Amino acid sequence: MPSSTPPPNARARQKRERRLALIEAAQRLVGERGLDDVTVEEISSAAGLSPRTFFNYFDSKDDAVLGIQEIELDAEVRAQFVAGGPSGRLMTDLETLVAGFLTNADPNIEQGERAMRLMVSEPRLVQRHIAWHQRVIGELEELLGERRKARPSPVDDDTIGMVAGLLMRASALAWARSGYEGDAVAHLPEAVAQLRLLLDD
Amino acid sequence: MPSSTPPPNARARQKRERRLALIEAAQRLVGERGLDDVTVEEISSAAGLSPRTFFNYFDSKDDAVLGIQEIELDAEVRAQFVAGGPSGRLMTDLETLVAGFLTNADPNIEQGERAMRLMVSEPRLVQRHIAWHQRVIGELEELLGERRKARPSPVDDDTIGMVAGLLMRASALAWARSGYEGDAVAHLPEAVAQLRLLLDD
DNA sequence: ACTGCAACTTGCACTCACTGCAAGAATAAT
DNA sequence: ATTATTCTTGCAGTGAGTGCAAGTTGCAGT
Repeated sequence: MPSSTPPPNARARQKRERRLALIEAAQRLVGERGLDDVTVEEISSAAGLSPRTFFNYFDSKDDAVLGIQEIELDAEVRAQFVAGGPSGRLMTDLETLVAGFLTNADPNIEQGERAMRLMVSEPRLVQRHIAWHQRVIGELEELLGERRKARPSPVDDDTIGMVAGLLMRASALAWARSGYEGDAVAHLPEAVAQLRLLLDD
Repeated sequence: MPSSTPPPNARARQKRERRLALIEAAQRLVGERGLDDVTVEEISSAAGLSPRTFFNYFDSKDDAVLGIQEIELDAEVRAQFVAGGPSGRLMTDLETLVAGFLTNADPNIEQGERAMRLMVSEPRLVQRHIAWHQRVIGELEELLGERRKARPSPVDDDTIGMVAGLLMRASALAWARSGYEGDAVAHLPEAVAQLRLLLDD
């Protein structure tokens, strides 16, 4: 996995280290004192950086606590989905795609777990987490437009996007309920099963 | 309907008028200039109020643009759901409950429509809108706990809550796609149908 | 090693959202 | 009429987030 391989480039390595240091400091301080009683100044100085630099790494304080970053979908998974695959059944392929997003989502599983825990005590973080899903769904909806050419569907993009977002969050919650066994993607099938169960009540 | 009945109380009437004036001003200015180029000071002075008073009415600028308010569920609908009804099938009853929320959601349909339109140009508002759904879902999850006693379900509260949120948003989007015919609740069955269609692909 | 280049950090000054508080005005209750 | 309540507002403050320009540091080509 690419996350355990430190980049040979000195610049990139430092960037990565500083990023992790900021997340670590943010999570620790917020865990101790609460989201509103920790300033960006404190977080950045705990990480040995200036407040101004903090905002070169994250758009907001909340983003740092969650360790939010841009995630890029695996090119192969992407191409396959656009072509109408891999199975040809939309719901199944959507599951594959969501799995693709989830695996690339979090390079550091410990920080991901701490982020999930902090969401329990700080509801604002949940909202930010969901908002971040929105960005992913934005990319997904582009793919849907392309896939439509290969394999049209009577379901509109909005619904598909919302279901994808629901599955991401449901997987994360199932992961938390399990006591953080394995990673979030391992609980995706469970999330799908729950959804089907409800719909077929 | 209670929304068209102005309260006899002078205080309450003024409160209502000022609230609507703030939403109206916020929506107009943001529509003209964009969310980040309008200040709270401008909105409140356009409504003839002080900036400080603005924050007595709304928690944030975004909330004013969306016209967000507390919504209370009809007591009868609530009691029926908790008792395990009205149909006894969870998904069906959930639909009834969501309909109950949607009908009480927006006292002013024109402002609701303008809010939906502004969400297209201002993605941040979408996030806030979804965040507001979260609060409703919070109340819903309390009801689920009680309903469980009368009628247990193998589906966990989180999934049910997320589906309820999805249905609210999907209804709103279907309403928008229809060119704002009727109200949002009229498009709830369509939203459910789309969801089922996807799951049964 | 020298040099020019690009990326990164930082300080500075600034805007503005949002809050607590306390005083004053308007309204309701008695 | 007077007392109590509720609402508005000004004031002073905190802190998030941004643009800019100057400095610093690693990188590439020669």
